Amino acid sequence: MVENDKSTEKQILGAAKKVFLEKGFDGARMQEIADEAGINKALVHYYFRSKEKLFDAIFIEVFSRFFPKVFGAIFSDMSFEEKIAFFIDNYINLLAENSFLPVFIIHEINRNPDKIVGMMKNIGVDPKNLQFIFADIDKTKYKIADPRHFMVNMLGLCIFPFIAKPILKGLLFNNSDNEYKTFLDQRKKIITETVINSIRIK
Amino acid sequence: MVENDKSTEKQILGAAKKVFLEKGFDGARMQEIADEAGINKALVHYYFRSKEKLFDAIFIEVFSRFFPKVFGAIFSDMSFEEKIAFFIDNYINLLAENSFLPVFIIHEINRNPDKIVGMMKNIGVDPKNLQFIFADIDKTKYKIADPRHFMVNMLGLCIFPFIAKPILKGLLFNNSDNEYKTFLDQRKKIITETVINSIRIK
DNA sequence: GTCTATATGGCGATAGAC
DNA sequence: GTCTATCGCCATATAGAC
Repeated sequence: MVENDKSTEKQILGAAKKVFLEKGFDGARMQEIADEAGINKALVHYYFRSKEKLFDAIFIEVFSRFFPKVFGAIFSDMSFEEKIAFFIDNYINLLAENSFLPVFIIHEINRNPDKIVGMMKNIGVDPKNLQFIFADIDKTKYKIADPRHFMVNMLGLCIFPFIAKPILKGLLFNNSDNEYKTFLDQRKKIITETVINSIRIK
Repeated sequence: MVENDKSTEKQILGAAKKVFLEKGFDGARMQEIADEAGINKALVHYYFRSKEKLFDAIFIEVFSRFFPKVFGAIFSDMSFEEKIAFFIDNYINLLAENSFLPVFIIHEINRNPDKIVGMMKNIGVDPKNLQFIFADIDKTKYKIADPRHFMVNMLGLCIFPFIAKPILKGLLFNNSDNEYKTFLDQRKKIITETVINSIRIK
């Protein structure tokens, strides 16, 4: 059954993604992936030969999703302020729906730093594209001394509340998911204002 | 030899800290810890019974170091602006000297969220103390709508460049440690300005 | 392609000599 | 307290029947 082949392979990929995201490479078990996919452990090896190869197969996909897809917005006809607000809003939504994403990526890129550079270039990430974000900026209102700091600021402000989630929830919100969610929503506006403010000419 | 007892235990703790910080709990090996300590694997179990117990022994110490020690500065006679600048400067220095700290903490608190809350309270972390940072603030110049966002902003801006280090180095700095170091130094001023700016009344 | 059974190796932990 | 030797388990990976 050829259709079943594809279906099985995709089911393994889906299961592997879930388990790897939650447990990381070291914590993940091939048995758990097989169970999650509803098949036998040997079949996972039949399709992907090794844990490492299975991991690589999903890492690229997951990584490219984590690495901000601003580039769609960059070439749109939005104003600079709109682009920033659009990115922050969408990115926080994406992370909220994939809450394991940030911790997973951070742990794995630090566990195996060598893998990344080539992977990033394959995906088409190029810091030169940063310039386009600021192409149509109003230079009488804003001055960007260093676009790299601007980007790191924006990403840090977006991502940090997700990687510190257990601390924030336990310390500030009495483990309430609702309060945490509200906090994230508030941040969209706060981050936008903060980064825009940081480059505004006084 | 009683003195040798202490020395051995401390050597194990030092080795365990190094290995756990680099590899995380799942990635760490008791054999590697023993090698690093220059002793036998059985001796590690003799002192700490299990990997889990050894991990717990160092986690508290490492965690309490990661969680910002603002509290010394809070009750000093510095001005609000000086307190913020002081904290950011010292915290970035601390992280620069312990580069594995952020990724390790983030991974472990997400791997085992239940452990944290009690641990934080034991250390004496209390969000109510946040108020003291802003106690002597000049209310004609600044308005802090929500101290929690202020703190998350400041911590996120400080910590993010460390957890994203491999990406930043590979993507922006051609893997140059010097350029990365310079970037971190620049950030001290930038972060201070950004967070102060974000609460300034226009 | 999918399964059961098993090989192979590594790891945490313990026993026991010194 | 410190070591060598080993147990017992679990995880990755493969062999081989269907």
